[in-house]
Amino acid sequence: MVTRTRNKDEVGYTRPADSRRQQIIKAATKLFAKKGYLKTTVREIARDSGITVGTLYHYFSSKNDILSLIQEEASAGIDNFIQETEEALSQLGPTEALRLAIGRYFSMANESEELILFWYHETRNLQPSHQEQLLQHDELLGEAFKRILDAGCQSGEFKQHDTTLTAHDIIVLGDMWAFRRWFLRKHYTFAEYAAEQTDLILSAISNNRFSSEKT
Amino acid sequence: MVTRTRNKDEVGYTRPADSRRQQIIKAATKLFAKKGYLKTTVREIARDSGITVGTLYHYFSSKNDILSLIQEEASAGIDNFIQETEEALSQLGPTEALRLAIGRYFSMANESEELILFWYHETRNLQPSHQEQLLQHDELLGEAFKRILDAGCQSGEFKQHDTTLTAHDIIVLGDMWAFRRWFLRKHYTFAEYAAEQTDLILSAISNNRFSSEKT
Amino acid sequence: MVTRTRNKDEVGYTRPADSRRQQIIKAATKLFAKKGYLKTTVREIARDSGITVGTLYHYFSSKNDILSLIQEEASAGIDNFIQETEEALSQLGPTEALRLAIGRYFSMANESEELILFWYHETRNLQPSHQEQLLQHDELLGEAFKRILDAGCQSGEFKQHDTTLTAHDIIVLGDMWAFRRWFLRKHYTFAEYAAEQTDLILSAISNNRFSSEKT
Amino acid sequence: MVTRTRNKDEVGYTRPADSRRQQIIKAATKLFAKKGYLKTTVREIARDSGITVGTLYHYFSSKNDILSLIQEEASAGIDNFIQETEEALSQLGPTEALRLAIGRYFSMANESEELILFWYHETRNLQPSHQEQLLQHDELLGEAFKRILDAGCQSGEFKQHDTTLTAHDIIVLGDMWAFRRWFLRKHYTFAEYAAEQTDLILSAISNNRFSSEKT
DNA sequence: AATGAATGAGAGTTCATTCAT
DNA sequence: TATGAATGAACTCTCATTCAT
Repeated sequence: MVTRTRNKDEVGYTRPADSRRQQIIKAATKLFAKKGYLKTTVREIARDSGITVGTLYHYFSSKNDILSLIQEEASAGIDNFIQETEEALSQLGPTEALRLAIGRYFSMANESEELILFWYHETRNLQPSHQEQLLQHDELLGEAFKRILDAGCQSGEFKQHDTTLTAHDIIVLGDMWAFRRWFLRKHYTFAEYAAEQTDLILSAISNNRFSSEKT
Repeated sequence: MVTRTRNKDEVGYTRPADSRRQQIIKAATKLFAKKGYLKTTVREIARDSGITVGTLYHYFSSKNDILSLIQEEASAGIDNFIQETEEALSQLGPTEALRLAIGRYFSMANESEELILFWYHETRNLQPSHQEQLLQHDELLGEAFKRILDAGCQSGEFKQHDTTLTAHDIIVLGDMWAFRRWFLRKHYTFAEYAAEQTDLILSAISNNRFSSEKT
Repeated sequence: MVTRTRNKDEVGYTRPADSRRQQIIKAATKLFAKKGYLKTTVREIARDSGITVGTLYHYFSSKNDILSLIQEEASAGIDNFIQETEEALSQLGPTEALRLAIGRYFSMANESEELILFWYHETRNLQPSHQEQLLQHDELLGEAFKRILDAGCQSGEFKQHDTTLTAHDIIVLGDMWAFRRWFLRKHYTFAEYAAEQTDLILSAISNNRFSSEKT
Repeated sequence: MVTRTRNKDEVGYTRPADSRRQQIIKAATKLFAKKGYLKTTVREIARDSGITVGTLYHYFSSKNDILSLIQEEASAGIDNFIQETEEALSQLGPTEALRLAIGRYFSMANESEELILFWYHETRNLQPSHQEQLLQHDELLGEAFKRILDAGCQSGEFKQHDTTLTAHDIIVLGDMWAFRRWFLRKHYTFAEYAAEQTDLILSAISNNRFSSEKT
């Protein structure tokens, strides 16, 4: 087999350092989600990453640094989510847009359960500046939902209500799938859960006159 | 104010040992809520309780023991809440009963914010048996809300829907006041928050035909 | 029933303080023998004595003080043993005297196993002055055996040999019943053990010519 | 003297980790023998090993672990002793074999006084499984002596007697050099002690008829 | 005499971080 | 780059002793 070193400018190239970092981040995220940041030792992260402690410290300057990077990726993930979602929404009416946005967010919560739990458990252990950053991105997410809701209010599909609050409710009900899994998975599949909650949310904000007129 | 030493048989007498334990519990709860269980040292708990480490260990056999007791009090608090609430509900119709129950639970979340945060952050650090106990009491709470919702469904005031899920949604939206305070308090007083959420919940589950007929 | 306070000078009178001390000593000796001096806590001694820690400190000034008293009683016990034994020996020939002395010492070792173990395990924890005292009494015991052996050598019943060493051998073989009990009790009753060892010792030092002449 | 770094494959190479462990074991054995296991602190062991506490815990998982390793080495030492001694004995008659075996065991007791004291003082602090192991090896040692004694009984050089007991007596008289050194060294050199005890033992078990015939 | 809550020094142990190889 | 032995501060917990009641 011929192996050759990819050129840095080639497409698909990832610097070895980056892949190592990803490898560490992945192991750390799993461990932090399972045992918590403080109970996870650097040795464990190194072991699960297939490297030694010394090597780990070539890629991260401290244990907290790993946490910060997870936070940055999570924040970036939220940004991504917002952007991609807004693109997907452009052609839809408010109700369908909201259904889609909720569906997407809930799916993300389902797939990135570890990140949600991380959010709820480890924010405390981040440095204040990183804490704030995370909160800001969460607000951005809220604002994204709010925009959809406001559009619906304006169009008359949704009744007038406090869209800021509803936006955050939606996020929390998505997160709830992760942090109440011990209970929810006894009763629902993810699809059932998402469907039920979506209906409930729409039921709460839909303008009945409008919808009855439509019906 | 006149203070005097109460006689042991008098009503309201608490054994000194119990008051010491309460004093420690109180300091510990505050610290755990603020810094987390693992980052709180036994010395800090002792200092904030106004005693020394050695004394603390007269009243608790380990740091985890303190956590367990907090959990037990929290569980007992939930039980109390359920019982008292159900008593208060006996004469009310479903809608009013639900309004009252939500109002009471949200108030509790507001007042016992520390316990809610404790719940969301420190469950992990409890021994498995205590973890389970806490989850069980949370399920009981869910069932209590479910009973009200089911009554409303039967009476026709609420539309048919998944009451189990709604019950847990209510709880989570109450807890949310505690764990999203960084955001919510920028926009709402507690009263506003409680009112808005209550309306939203009722809006989601109220039977419109019924309510419009009523109007 | 008529109770009256005994006069201090009456026979059989023990001051209450003394009986308390004996009660503590007894519990402590048992605990020290079982768990060792360092692993035994003052609380345990108090509990097993049926009193509280505070009370214990009325009778002993420190934990080590208890140990010292046990040592003093042990030393006194040895003295007693020596004196009583020498009295019992006055009319006997060397061989019979030795048999009797060995029998008595081994019996004491059997009955006061705890003290023997105490000797072997806890001497280290005594204050130097008490350590020395214990060693001195052990030397006295050796000298007592030596006197019997010397008498036998002089009479010709025992062959010439190093009686100092033999004396200590006898003591050690007695103690051995206590400190090797895990093994010995699988094979011997105390009576068997004592008989076998006595024969072996006599066999080692008896003057054969003499004994064969005698036979 | 020329010192050079040995190659890993060379004979006599010891891994650095092993030498560190040995270094710690050596310091710990000395301290345990001098002050006892419980009074010796991990910090002291580290200091006397020329390392810090943290480093010590790289090589041993707990203080008790050090004790266990000492026990294992002691047990292995006994095994070695037995094997080497039996090899050395193959060509000798019972009396000479016994003399040799006693001489070797007493020498070991003299050189490894610390281990003997360890045996008599610290067995209690070993985990039950390690305790048993130590006792078992001690029984093996007893059986080794018993085999020599039995051979002598069969050949007629030794008189019929309880060889199991004598075997353990020999061991105890060897150990005695260690645990009664406070007394014995005032009167004897090791050589004198070994010679006197050997004669005494042989005197106790030799078959006089046989030996007189021989003479 | 009797109590037992209070003390605080010191124990064993952990672990993020460093650095010579 | 990669290693993993070394560090030492900080943790939880213990317990002989004191002393106000």
